[in-house]
Amino acid sequence: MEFEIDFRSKTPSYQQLAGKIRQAIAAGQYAADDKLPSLKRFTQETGLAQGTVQKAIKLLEAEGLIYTVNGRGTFVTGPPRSLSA
Amino acid sequence: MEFEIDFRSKTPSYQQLAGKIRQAIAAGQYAADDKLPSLKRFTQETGLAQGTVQKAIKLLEAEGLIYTVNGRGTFVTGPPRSLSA
DNA sequence: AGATATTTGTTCGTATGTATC
DNA sequence: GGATACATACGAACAAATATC
Repeated sequence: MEFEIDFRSKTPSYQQLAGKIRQAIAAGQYAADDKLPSLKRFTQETGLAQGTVQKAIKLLEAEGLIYTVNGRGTFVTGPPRSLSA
Repeated sequence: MEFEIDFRSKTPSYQQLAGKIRQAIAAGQYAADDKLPSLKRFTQETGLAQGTVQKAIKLLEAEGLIYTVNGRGTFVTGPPRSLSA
């Protein structure tokens, strides 16, 4: 029930999901460079369509919280590395 | 033919469209706070689905180049106002 | 090398909701 | 109320990149 969506809420599903993922990361459930569940697993656990899950992911990616790699998965952004040099 | 899409290109349609719009703005075809064509008009002129057009729009919005208002339309972002004070 | 599976990326068509005109 | 315009969401299909066998 980790990422459950309230379909009767007026808050859009993708925002709800983004919030839950944000919380999970903030709670230390996923560390830097840890892999998040796949889109498919999110669709299964939430009942949302892939496009909707992806929208949540892209939102967090825009925030710089996570990053995605085609063919590999979605990962938590690590703390800023010391700038080159 | 203003915003024509090359469907044989390897560049995704939404990126192509975003590029064309970016150019049109850079070319001074739309001034600050000018209204861009509606999603519907873009779908008609390009042959793309609404979701794809919207993806292009959201990309430019993320860049800060344009902004959208539900029920009104999409507009060109003006030059930065002097910071409050 | 090749086949297969997994995972994210792109795109369509459609429907409905919300806001504005 | 009606028309217009952007927002959310579904289901489906296929492409592209990666991983595994």
